[in-house]
Amino acid sequence: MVGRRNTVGNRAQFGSADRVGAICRALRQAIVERAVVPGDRLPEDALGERFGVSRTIARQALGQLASEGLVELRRNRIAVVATPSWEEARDTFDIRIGLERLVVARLAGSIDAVQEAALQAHVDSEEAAQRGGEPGSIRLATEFHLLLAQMTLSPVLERYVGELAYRCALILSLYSRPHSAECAVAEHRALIAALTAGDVARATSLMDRHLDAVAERARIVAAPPQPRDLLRVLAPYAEVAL
Amino acid sequence: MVGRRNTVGNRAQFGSADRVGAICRALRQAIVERAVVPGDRLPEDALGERFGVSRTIARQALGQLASEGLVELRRNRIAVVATPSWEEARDTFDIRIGLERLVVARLAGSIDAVQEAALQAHVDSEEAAQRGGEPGSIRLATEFHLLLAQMTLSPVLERYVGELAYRCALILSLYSRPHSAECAVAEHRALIAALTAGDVARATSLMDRHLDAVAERARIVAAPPQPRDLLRVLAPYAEVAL
DNA sequence: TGGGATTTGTTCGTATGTATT
DNA sequence: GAATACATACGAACAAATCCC
Repeated sequence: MVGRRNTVGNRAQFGSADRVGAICRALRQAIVERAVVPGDRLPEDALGERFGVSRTIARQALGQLASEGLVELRRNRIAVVATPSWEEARDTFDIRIGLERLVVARLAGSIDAVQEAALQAHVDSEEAAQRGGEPGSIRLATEFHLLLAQMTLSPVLERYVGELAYRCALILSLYSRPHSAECAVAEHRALIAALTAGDVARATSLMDRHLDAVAERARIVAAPPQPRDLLRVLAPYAEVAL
Repeated sequence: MVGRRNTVGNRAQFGSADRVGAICRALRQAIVERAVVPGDRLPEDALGERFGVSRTIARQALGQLASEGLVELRRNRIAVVATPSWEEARDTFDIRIGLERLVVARLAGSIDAVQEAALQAHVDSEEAAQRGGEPGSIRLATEFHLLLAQMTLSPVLERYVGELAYRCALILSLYSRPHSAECAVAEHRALIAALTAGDVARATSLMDRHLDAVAERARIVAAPPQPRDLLRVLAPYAEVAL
């Protein structure tokens, strides 16, 4: 899925054939399917062994994922799946909405029959996955947005929307309850309809509401979900302790 | 300038204290000031020697810059300063305009006195630099947009606008003539005025026109400036040769 | 065309810093 | 609180690819 090509953002990056890219894709998928969750440790050794590569390669993959905001790399410490703060989460969603508006603006009215078929087929598989299980369901819902971004033929937009979409999936796995598994199917279909009809205003509004709904799931379920920052938690007691 | 903090996009990345980041900043500046131009070679050894670091560190810096689209990394080949194609150049400018609209939308009407002073001071130094020389002038013009992005307090927006702004500077050094040195001062001042007045529509329109003007310099001066792709150039003769 | 010099790709050992008993 | 186990940071060295004469 999401076939690659080599433009600005793909990051064939270092050399390493494509082992680095393969590991990145695998980890992205593991994150979006919640096989690993924020805070999980990703030691270079373990990764290397699991994927049959040396630490060097694993390290490069971690570096790349860190640059995408999916992994946190603290000096001399084991890498962990990122745990975005509440503010970062909101920021990510906000900017994502802004960028997806650009996608919609570019796509409305310029979707041909073949593209529409591809989109419908993708939503079909979302629907199937939603019946079946859940892990794949979230991934497919995310990739629907990637598919739209690819159709803009703007490598820059594709890269940024991709980064943000994955990061949003990560955020949902942090701030929303088990299965908010994207009842997005209907919303995706409506969006496709508006896009093929060339109704920019309607498509934009649908996309806005769709993403707001997704964000809302996180926002409502878990308010500021326990940052557990002792310094902050204990601040009110500081005066008393004096 | 452009003081750092550690949020999603900064890429403290691997460990390496901040030597990697320092090299990246230096190279970005060299690129924006046209000390190095598209196509220039950046061998790992030479970089390492120049900055007093080992190849490992230089390599990480190159990887990071590649991810920002400023450097091209081809397998087993010396890294070079990126040479974006004409299509990539247009794409970069287009998306940049979209993102800077988001910046303007967030900033209009929420600029306080201190921020306005900072912006004016920055344009002052642009003005001074424009009189003096040119290299610094382009850098300052670019950093004006970074300053605006920072004021949105959106790390994501700051990162993406930064990437695109530097990439646009690179593009101008590729596709425009020697000194298009941004007569941007007046336009920047007008933008500040509209922002502090809280006139979103006017600020947006000014930003659009400003960036269009910048892009136009490249577009007019050098049409498709000789990609010199032999395969393509010779295509019409293929039939004849049979 | 060939071969030597250059440059990258990768591994691995050592040093240093972090977690844990 | 110290010592041990463990993980990362960095660089030296080797192999393979590329460049250039």
